[in-house]
Amino acid sequence: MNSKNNISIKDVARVSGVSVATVSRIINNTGRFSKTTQKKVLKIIDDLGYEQNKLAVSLRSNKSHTVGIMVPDITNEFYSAIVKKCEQELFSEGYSSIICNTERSSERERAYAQVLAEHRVDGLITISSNVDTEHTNNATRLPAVYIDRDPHSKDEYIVSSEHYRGGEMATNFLLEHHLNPYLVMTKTKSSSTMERVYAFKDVLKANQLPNMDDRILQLNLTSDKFLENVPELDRFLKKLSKETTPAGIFGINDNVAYMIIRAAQRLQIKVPEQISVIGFDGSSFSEISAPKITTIVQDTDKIAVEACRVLVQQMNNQVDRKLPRVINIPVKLVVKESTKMI
Amino acid sequence: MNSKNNISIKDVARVSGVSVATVSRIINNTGRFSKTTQKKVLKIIDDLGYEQNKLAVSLRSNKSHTVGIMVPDITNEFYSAIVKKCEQELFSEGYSSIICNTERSSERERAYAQVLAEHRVDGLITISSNVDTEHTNNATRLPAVYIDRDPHSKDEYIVSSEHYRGGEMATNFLLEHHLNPYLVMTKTKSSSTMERVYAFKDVLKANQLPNMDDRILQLNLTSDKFLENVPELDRFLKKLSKETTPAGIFGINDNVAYMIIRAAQRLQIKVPEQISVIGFDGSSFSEISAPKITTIVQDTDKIAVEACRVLVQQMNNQVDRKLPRVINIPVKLVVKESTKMI
DNA sequence: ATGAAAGCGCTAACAG
DNA sequence: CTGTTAGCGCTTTCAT
Repeated sequence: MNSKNNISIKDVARVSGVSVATVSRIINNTGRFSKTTQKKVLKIIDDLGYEQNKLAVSLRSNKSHTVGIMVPDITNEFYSAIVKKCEQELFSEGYSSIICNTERSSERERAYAQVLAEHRVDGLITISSNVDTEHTNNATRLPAVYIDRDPHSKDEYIVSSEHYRGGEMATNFLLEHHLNPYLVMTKTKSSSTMERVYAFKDVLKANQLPNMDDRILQLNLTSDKFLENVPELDRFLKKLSKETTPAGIFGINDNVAYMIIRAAQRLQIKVPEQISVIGFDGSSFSEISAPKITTIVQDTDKIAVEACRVLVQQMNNQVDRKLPRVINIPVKLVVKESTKMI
Repeated sequence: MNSKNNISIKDVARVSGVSVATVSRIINNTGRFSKTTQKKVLKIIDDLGYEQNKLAVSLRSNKSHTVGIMVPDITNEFYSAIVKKCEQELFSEGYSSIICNTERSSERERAYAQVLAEHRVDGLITISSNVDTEHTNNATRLPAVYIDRDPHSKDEYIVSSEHYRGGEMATNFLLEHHLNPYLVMTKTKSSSTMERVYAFKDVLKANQLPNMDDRILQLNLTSDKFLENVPELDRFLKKLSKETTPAGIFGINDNVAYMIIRAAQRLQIKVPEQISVIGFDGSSFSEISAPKITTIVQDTDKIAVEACRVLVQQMNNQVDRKLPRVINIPVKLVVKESTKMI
């Protein structure tokens, strides 16, 4: 791996006794050279250890073969799974990824956008950001795709899980198993979370369940603080454990579901015997927990693959006319051990 | 964020009525222009929305302001924490990071090395790889730093946690609390793991503890399979739970420690009342687990910061003469709930 | 089938 | 203080 390799196409040409044009054609296999010279030049390239300077190629061709990936927090397993798959997909298409960890700061996001622009990235994947980019998108529009974003304008490409559908599935699952449905959530404004909540409410309404307001507990903390003990949750669980119809709690995500299970165990409430819990995401918590958590899993691989497909199409200027602006990725109910199967 | 911005320094020069050289000097603030023209040009730059083409700058200056980060698996929280911090540090030094997820495949690693070389990265951070790069390092050596790597040659820069020291700390902790020391590990060849094992053995020897071989259980699985039930481990735990001196088990990493605790709970063995467990890493498992796991935590931030410092020095050709080739980052014992404090 | 030469956007002598 | 110009490494007409 010797970079800063100072030998250029010129050197190859000189040593081979041909012109740079010929060498270039051979490197890019763009035809119009003889087998003989090809073989000769290829050998020289190998001998000299020549490595094409992509910077020059990019400058000349106005294509950097580089894409930017904006991610709120690469330390979050959901995001890192998506980033990983995107990076793989893009690499196999010949693109390198510059990953930008924004820490959910729109300031950092803007700084990164500037750098990516300067590096002349060919495209951009933005995960879970709601920074409005409209105003800056004055001139040529950069091929872009958003993952898990509120639709801001009609012509953004968005790939996202079916959060609403997942919310329905979770709630219906509880009902089908004769569990009295409740929902526990944390503080959030994210649309993906809210969709799940709306679905929960809609299903309850459709089934004419009473006391809607008592069925939703919103904790005054964010999802990453899920290891704390919350008296509010304890009271809630104690109350539910005394009901005649066994309760089924929809934890708005697996962190919350895990939190509920932990709290229940601390309170000597048996899961799923006394209380059932269903989560959302399919994160490692659903596996790590004892009992393992029944959950709605998001297909991070599919999300990544679709996002890359949409992006690559744009970068190649070959967007299918009927390619939808918003692509929804199905979610899947995976039954594990935290729900009582009545 | 309009990339593929077609307006160049030439356009700015033309509109401003000055030469490109002047514009360049102003952009780079390299002096020799008047306040008046500066103000004028800066305004035009802003009006036109000019964005410097780093590709051209890189080509011209033979410096890409880009570094490559090779990581085995960005999905692993230990690695992602390091990558995140590296990326932040490098960004603040003006470098963009191309992150390469190698999946521990030396083939992929080689492919990435090729791409990074072509992109003329200025430096390379390689995490936990043991691919030998000697033979390829024929010509100019690329500034590089390795994180958690066996020393291959004397002139590689390596940053790594004090695994041996951590192993000593864990073992001594068990002894100090009058716990009968045992160690459980998985299949591995990694040097960082082995250092911990050597430390365990050395401390036992120094304390003349008998039955060394019975004290180490090596499970026939890798650390990521830690959710499986292993009969071997169950037998081991049952035996230990019957000893007169309470056992203290050193789980070679937090995954294993978590696995031990789960198995113990399944077998109705109380942790830490009957058996104590100490882990290594300071991963989220140590927090998530109930009881929380006493563990030796690695300082991922410090590792990243030091690695970047070493790399940036190399890239600036200002390596301190007394900068050591191998930098060891201290680890810390954090006592939580999985160890009995006798 | 091959070569000469222009030019991508920029920086850095050098000249004034 | 400012302009002219060569050239970084490469691709791509246009000749031949």
